[in-house]
Amino acid sequence: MTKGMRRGLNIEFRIWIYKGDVKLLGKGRVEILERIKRTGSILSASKEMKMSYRQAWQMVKEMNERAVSPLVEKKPGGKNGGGAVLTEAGEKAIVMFRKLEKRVEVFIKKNSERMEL
Amino acid sequence: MTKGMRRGLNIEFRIWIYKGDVKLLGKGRVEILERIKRTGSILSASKEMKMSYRQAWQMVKEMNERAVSPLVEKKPGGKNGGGAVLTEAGEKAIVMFRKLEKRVEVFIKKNSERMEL
DNA sequence: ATTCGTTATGCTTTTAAATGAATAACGAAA
DNA sequence: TTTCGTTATTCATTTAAAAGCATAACGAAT
Repeated sequence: MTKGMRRGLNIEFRIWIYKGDVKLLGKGRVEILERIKRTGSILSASKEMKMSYRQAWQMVKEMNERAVSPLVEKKPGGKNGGGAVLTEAGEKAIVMFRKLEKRVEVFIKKNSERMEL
Repeated sequence: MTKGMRRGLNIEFRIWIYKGDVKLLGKGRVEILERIKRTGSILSASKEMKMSYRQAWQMVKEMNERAVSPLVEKKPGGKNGGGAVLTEAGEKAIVMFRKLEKRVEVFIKKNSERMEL
């Protein structure tokens, strides 16, 4: 929203990945995945995003339930309180989403130049 | 959400047209425009969409304020209670939005085949 | 066995958005 | 000048989502 803004119109967009008619992934959830990957815990991820742990945890739970195989491996207990790490499926999910998102961004940019209202 | 659904993943998306950092148009607002065009009034449009007249009216007001020139011409009073009609800018807005939306849809479809998780 | 930071979960509270209801203003047509 | 269905606007209510809070469960390391 702040970068590459010139006069005239600009397009924002969002994509969601569905499986049948249940939502698997969106921007917010992918961001959670990315932060879990980097920080090693749902709690840290949620704090970074200023999102309640409650919700982040719920989202992870949902993602895991809905995907064919879990995206996040959660570890309660343990030395420093366990934590959470991405599964291979989780890693793939991020890549897939970001790749498509980037492509769409470029496409839209290309197709919305010299638009005016 | 109900058409063309096969197994595997499918992508949903939404686009918004911004002018600087204020939102001008989204799917919902375009739909209002289309229904105003067809029915001739904000009230009818809102009823069709099961949306409160309050909100539909507010959205039209906002669109008109934010666009360079108004998208809807509103007519209080008059024989059968006036009504509302699209301006030329309003007509153009619909076309522009739907055209881009369609292109993006096709693009995404093409770029999300054989995606899996 | 104790510790410690995380996951896990229920319950209440806040917040934001949409709705609903009520009423005034409008103005062309009859 | 009366009528009628719309636009215009205020205010209270409902609703849904997110946040906040409190507490249990967990389990590797010490």
